[in-house]
Amino acid sequence: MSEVRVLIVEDEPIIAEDISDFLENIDFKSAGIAYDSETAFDMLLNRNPDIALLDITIEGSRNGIEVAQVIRDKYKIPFIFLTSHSDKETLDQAKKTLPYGYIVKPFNEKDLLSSLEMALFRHANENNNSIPKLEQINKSIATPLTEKEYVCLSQIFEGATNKQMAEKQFVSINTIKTHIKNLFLKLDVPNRTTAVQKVLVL
Amino acid sequence: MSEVRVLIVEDEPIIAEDISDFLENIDFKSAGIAYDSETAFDMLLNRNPDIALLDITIEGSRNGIEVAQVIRDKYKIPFIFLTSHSDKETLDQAKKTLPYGYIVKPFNEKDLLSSLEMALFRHANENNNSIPKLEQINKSIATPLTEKEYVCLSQIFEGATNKQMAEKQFVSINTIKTHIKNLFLKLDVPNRTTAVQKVLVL
DNA sequence: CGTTTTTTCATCTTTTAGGGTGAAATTATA
DNA sequence: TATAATTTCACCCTAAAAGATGAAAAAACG
Repeated sequence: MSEVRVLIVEDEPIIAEDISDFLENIDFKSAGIAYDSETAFDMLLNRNPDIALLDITIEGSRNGIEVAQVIRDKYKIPFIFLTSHSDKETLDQAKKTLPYGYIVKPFNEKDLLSSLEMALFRHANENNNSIPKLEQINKSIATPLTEKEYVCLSQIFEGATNKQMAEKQFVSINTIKTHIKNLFLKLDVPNRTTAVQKVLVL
Repeated sequence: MSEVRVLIVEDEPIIAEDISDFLENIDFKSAGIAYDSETAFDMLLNRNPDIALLDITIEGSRNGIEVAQVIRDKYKIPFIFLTSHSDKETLDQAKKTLPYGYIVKPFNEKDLLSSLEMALFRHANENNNSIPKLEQINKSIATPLTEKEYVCLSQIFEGATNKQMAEKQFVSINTIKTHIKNLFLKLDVPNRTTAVQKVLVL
């Protein structure tokens, strides 16, 4: 059974530990606790979390919001804000990051659980017909895909022909064919249909 | 075909036995009958059921709902409620556990079978990406697929070439091409890659 | 700055896919 | 038993995919 990896970004150790302990009891798994945004960025890069819990105000600044923006733009995982008594301006900025949920402190375990579930549900629904993330694919294969190979795979995913891919990427069809050839080698599949199948059941 | 293990949580022995007997006749397998929630938890832990049938009211209490919550949160297998004439409040609570289905007593074998199939199908779809049943596909398209067309689609799903399909089905490649041509028309797709994509996000 | 990886492209060949048309054999069913 | 639907097959053709080989730019990296 695949456990959900939760990244906790929270500068109050007591709260962070509490959450971490609770998560271990239900079948979530802590992907790490970050007490500042630098650590958060590092953990996002290296620990492959599935969802993040973000305190809006880390160490007095609004770093939680910065982390949220990076998550939304780059890591594309759902995130939930842990809010205490923030001012209106901070909350407005937080809203603009389109979070998957808010939990107001002090919160109970039931709130936390249902927020996590709802966020994961929403995220799963939004991404149900899309290709997994490059990092996710690369975790499952021997030789990692390059950026261009991943782009080709994504377009194969949408049923594009080599010609269409060449046009969209502004390169020759020969280039596309090379990428696809290497892609098939790395995925160890004979054709695009099985490539789609393989990546979908990753 | 791998047999599906069904856990029955039902405090009326007559009904429980009836269900158990019926399941043995179709290709399901009883993973045990629990007459109370304690036994249910024990069986969930030790008998690895694939799906559960839950009477909402076990021994006058609402233990069926508690069992459902644990299944959803911990065991993540699909479950179906067996309801009799429960009050609104109980039903509301049951709904909150997001069950995969309800069967209202008295129910016939056909209802039970179709509920089980539907629940297993939904769960399979949520967790991996195998090809849906023919009936499920036909509910979503204008002109229903024929048996042979569905067989071809299934093999396309596994990445087979027309040649391989012809060999497996002991027919000429021309026949396969005809089936696929009609398949594409009915699914309204231009090629096999998009066919896979379309059926997957049905 | 040199080395490695990635990205780019070409040319050639074989296989597979897909579209069009027609039609016979089989099966279901009214 | 007519009638309809399904399954079977044979041609035709063009487009697309895939495999093999080689190699030059471009970017990343130490």
